[in-house]
Order: sequence, then C-alpha cells, then structure tokens
Amino acid sequence: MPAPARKPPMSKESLLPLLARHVLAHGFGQASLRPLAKAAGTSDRMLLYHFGSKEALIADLLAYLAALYAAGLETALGDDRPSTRADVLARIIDQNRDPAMQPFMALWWEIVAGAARGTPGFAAAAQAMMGELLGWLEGQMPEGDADPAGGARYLLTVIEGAMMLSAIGHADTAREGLLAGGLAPS
Amino acid sequence: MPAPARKPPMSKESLLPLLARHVLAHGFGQASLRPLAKAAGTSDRMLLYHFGSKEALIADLLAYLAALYAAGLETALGDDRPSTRADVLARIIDQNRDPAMQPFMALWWEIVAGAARGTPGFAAAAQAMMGELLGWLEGQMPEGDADPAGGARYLLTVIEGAMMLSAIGHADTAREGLLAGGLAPS
DNA sequence: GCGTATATGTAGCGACTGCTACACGCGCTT
DNA sequence: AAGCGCGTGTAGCAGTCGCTACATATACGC
Repeated sequence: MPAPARKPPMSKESLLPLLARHVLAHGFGQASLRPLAKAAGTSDRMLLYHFGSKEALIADLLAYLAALYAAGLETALGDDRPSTRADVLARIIDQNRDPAMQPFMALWWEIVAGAARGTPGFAAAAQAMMGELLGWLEGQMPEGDADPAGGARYLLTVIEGAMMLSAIGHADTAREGLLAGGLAPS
Repeated sequence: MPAPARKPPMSKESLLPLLARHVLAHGFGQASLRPLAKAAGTSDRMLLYHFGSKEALIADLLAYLAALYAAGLETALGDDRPSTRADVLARIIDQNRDPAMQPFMALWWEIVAGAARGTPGFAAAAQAMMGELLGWLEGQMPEGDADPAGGARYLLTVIEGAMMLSAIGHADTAREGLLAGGLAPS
C-alpha cells in the first residue's frame, strides 16, 4: 500500500519560489494574499503565519528576487571577455531582449516605480540588483580599457536607458541612439 | 444679499487638473475612485458619470498628463541653444533634478511599469511623452552637430538611464557614468 | 404651466482587502 | 499517559473596491 502522500514541510524558503513565479507573471500590483496563496498551494492564513505580514512578505520576496537576479547574471556570464565596450553593451542588450527576460523586466519597472515613490524595501532591492549588474559589467570590461570602473557605469546608464525605451515601445529610438553614440558592436 | 454661491459647472476638463494633482501626489497605485473624487471635490458617482468608467478616467488622465508634460517642456525651453551635446544633457538633467519635478518623475516610473506590463493606455502615454522629449531634444542639438537626429536619440537614452539610476538612489553611479562617457558639460 | 433631458445626491450591491479568533490534530517531552 | 506547542483549516471581521438603482433638483423647449 502506497505511502499516504507525505506533505513536505512548508517554510519561507519553499514558498518564495512559488510566490516569485506569481509576481513575475502578474506583477506586484495584483499581488494580494489570496491569489498569492493560491499560487503557492496554500492559504492567506498560512502566508501571514510564515511571513508575519504582507509587508514583510513583500520585503522577503524582493530580497529573493534580487538574489535570483544575481544568480541569473552568474550563469549568463560567458567565459570570453568582449573586446570593446560596444560588445559588452550588445551582449547584455541581447540577453535582455530574450523573451524569457520579459516577465523580469516588467517586474523590474514596478520595482523602480516603488523605489521612486519610497515604498519600503523597493529601493533597497533595486539598488541591490543594479549593484550586481554594475559589478558584472566591471568584470566584463575589455582588457585594455582605460577606465573600467567609469566605463561600466557609463554602460549601465546607457543600458538602462535603452531598456526603458524598449519597455515603452521605443526600441527603435534606443537602437538608433546607441548607433549615434558610437556604441554599435564591431 | 449675496449671490447664493453659484456652483460652476463640472466637466472632464475642469476635473482633470484636480485629478492630476492627486495622482501626482499619491500615484496611480492609490488612485481609487473615492479618494480621487474627494480630491476633486465631488463623489465617485460623478466621476463615473463624467468619464464612464475608471479605465476611461485613467486613459483621459494619462492623455492630460502627457499634454501637461508637453506644455511644461515648452516653457522650460531656453532661448539660447547649447553649444555641445554635453550641455544639452546637463540642462535637462538639471531640470529633472528640480524638486518640483519629483512627483512627475515618480509618476513617470509608474507609467513605464504600466506600459511594460501592457496596461491599456500606459504605453501610448509613455510614447507620447518620450516623443515630445525627443522632439525637444532635436531642437536643442548644437548648431553644427553632425547628426542631430541620432544625437538626440543618444542623449534621450542616456538621460533616461541616468534618471532611472537617480530614482533608485544611484545618482552617483549615473554621474560617474556620464563623466566616463565623455558627457560632462564644458 | 408642463414635460423632458441633464446633472447630482443617497444608498447600497457583491466582491475583494489584510488580518484575526478559534478549534483541532499531531509530535514531542516528561 | 498527560500536557504542551507547533502547524494548519475554517470562519469571519471591518474596511475598501468599482459600479449601479433610485430619487430628485434644476433648466430649458413648447
């Protein structure tokens, strides 16, 4: 006779991936406890039991998403180092154009909006993610670059501008802008 | 005896400025009908009477905000044309740093987030505003610029990247990036 | 004066919000 | 075996959501 379907223990750690999946699909704006709980296969009652409050849940979720983003950057890092700043730029632009990244991008702008409005935890998460990206960019800068730290910051600025324009449907503008800025890949 | 306090007629046009004031202060996320109505000195009942539905109200409000932004750009335009791209950049960065712009910037990122998630009307409003800014930038490009159209797009990309980094508290990163990108004002 | 269209107030609907009180079953210690 | 604490299910709270039914007040054409 089969074992009676052991239910695995529930914890923040086991819930966070499921919660992240839901907010990636539907955004923070629609993230109320009952839908979140349903997506995680539990009840609003249990979410509050484990996280204490919705605000704490969101804070934990933001931290988890930031860690997820950092992990994603690690695996996306190729072994070969690009030879020009424009190549670094092209690499990350291509990566962000990947349809698999789209839910993350949509969520990203919600995080930026929350940070701009001062919603607790959002600015910290946004800063963490941009810090990760900046660090990754510094490591990606070409060997002979005269100013890798400054160059990484410059590229970060350009990248995020291009991402924003793409998000609102002005990808063409961004592409033409990068071209005119001398940032077309070799 | 004094006239019995004529109440002026209510219309979309008279309501929109008051509604805009409220969303600028509190954001779209908190924009539910009753608070909006209170800010406009009326009732949710009347907002729906005049706009038809909340979705239509938001659409009208976005269009109004886009027009407001365009009008603001007109008046911000100085008569003197800058002599370098970096000066154009510095001018608009300074303008956006103005504390008076902060509510607008906070709202802007909400509009971007809505556009990225496909919320109806948000992408159109975002595109309209960026189109206005792009046109303004083209008119501001230095006299002898080799590629004013491309240069304006390049500057737009850089500007928005810098604005985003500032919004999340990484203004220093943006400043250092612009410096390294050769975009420090002369 | 009369009827009608427009504008507004009152009251409420059902659904959803974050959160909580209460009960219950299970595994642990003593 | 008794008691106790942890995890969980059920039910519900007060408040807010967008929206609507209904009554009414006012202004204008005839």
